[in-house]
Amino acid sequence: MLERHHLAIIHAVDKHGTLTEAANALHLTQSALSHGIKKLEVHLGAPVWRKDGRRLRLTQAGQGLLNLANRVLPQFEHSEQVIQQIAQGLRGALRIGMECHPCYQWLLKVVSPFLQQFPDVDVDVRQAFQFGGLGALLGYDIDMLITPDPLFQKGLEYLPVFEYEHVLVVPRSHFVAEKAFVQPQDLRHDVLITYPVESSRLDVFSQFLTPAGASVKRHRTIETTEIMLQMVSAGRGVAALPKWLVEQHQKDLAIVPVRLGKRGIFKNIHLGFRAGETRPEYQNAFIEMAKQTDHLM
Amino acid sequence: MLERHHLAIIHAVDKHGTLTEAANALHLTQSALSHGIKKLEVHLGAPVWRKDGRRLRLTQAGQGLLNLANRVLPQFEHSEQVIQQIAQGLRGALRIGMECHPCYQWLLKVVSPFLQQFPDVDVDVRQAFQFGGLGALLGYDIDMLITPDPLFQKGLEYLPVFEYEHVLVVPRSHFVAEKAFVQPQDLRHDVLITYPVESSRLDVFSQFLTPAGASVKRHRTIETTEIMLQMVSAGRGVAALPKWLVEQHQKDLAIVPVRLGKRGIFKNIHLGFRAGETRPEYQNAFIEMAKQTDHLM
DNA sequence: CATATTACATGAATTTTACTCATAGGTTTA
DNA sequence: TAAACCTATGAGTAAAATTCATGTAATATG
Repeated sequence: MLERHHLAIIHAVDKHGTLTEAANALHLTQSALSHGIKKLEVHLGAPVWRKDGRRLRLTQAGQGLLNLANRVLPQFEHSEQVIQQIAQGLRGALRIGMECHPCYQWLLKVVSPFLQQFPDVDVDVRQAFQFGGLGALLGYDIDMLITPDPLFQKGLEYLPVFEYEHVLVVPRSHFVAEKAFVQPQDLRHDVLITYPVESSRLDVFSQFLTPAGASVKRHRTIETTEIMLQMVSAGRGVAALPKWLVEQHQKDLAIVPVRLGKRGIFKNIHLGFRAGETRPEYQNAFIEMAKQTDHLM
Repeated sequence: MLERHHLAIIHAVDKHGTLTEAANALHLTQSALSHGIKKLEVHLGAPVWRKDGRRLRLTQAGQGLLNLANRVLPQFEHSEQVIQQIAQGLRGALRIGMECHPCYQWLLKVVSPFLQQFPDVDVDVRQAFQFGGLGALLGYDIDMLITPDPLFQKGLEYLPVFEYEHVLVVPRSHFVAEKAFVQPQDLRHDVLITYPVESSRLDVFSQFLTPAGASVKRHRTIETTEIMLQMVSAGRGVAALPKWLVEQHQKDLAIVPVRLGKRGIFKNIHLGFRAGETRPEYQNAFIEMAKQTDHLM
């Protein structure tokens, strides 16, 4: 079969003028190239060169092969380079799954320096999964899962990277704004605003209201963090969010963070991976950068 | 080195789904493909596939290779096909050199059916040569020389394909128009029109006037056959041309062909080639078609 | 739920191929 | 006319590709 190797020979002879020099360039003997092309000629049924004095001149068939070589060899080389980069972890795609809405704000702070350091790595963030975050991870739809609630399971491993307090956000005028912490019963006359996910996945319910048998006046959902805070600031309800997120908006909005219960609710953002896999270098770098975001918040 | 063969494997596995089926399609064993790709993976430093159940799924590197395969394999196949056609003489270029002006009219009659029969063969006609027609032939600038005066030489071979009489063309009013043949002295008061080449290459001089020590009133040159005949028709001179060419224009112009000398001058168009070369099929076909043009003239 | 089936991996043996060495036969240059 | 080059080629050898036999794991089957 006509191989890349044959094209490399034809290209080298065209470039260096003689078989002998081409052989040197390819770290082979003149004989090797001569035998190699002879075999190709038998296979093709057409000569590649004709002797002109002591040089070789391409025949029509040979010219065709040289054209092919010029088109195709650079593509081989480029692909090999790209794969080398993939192998070294300098290039690739980092597909990140998110299971926590407010984590998005945190993720942005990790991603932007990461993209600068690894210009050839694509970051792809996904939020909706057919079989849940774990399924996506195990099914190779994503390579990394960002979640505050690690669900330990065979084949997965987690790494905590960022600890924060989950607090209630209230308008500055709210009666709990001055208190050291809020109690479940305090919210009985409030509208609670959350992201649109099942209540079981919301810590305000699972760790605060439900255990105390308390409830709110009304529960409504909003997609985006910014609107949610605007609503709270306007006195239209209260919400539960990471403390650092609230603090970032306190100078612009009339909002106050209040501890949830006497002891507060503390969470940890975890990164989840498939266990026992050799991770590309850039993925390790991402993890390192993620660990260091504490200082930024 | 990453070879076409590797890409063929990756492509076949993508197409057939499993290594085993790909192996069948490639007429190899499953083991051969497995070993082959394993070696490639070591070379690249990156895995091509990852096992998912008992199937193989491409890694990022593998996906890159598949993309390369999809781009590059069709090019290999196309080039191999084209070269096969070149080998079979169905495709190529026929570079024809011309050493005789009126032959062009004859050549057109051969070329047009030839082009129909060999749509993938390019015909390239050249008329001016740095080192003469023979030099062009031996130097591979042309593959075939059309000449009425074969100059036999080592390394060349000729084939006569078309015989014709070289005649004098005179206006219908000329006094020799009625005669059976013209004699050298008859042209003493005439203007002789020829193509612009050395007189030694013109048969009217070398075979008619010069041997008899005769000459014409004036000698002028014209490039194209049609204008030459118009001039003769208008009584502005006489010319020497193939008889069949004159006959083709007799119904439109007031011209008459007259034999040159009692015995006439008979010529033969020859095709010249480099000797001892295996000629492509289409070139042999061209020769056959050239031989059959007698009947068309 | 055990069993048959299907699919890939792997080590060893073998066949095939690629490569080198030595040398011959041309061509060009001094 | 020799010296310097260049390619072609036959024979021997090193290397690679391929097969065979077998292992292991996942999936389908009855």
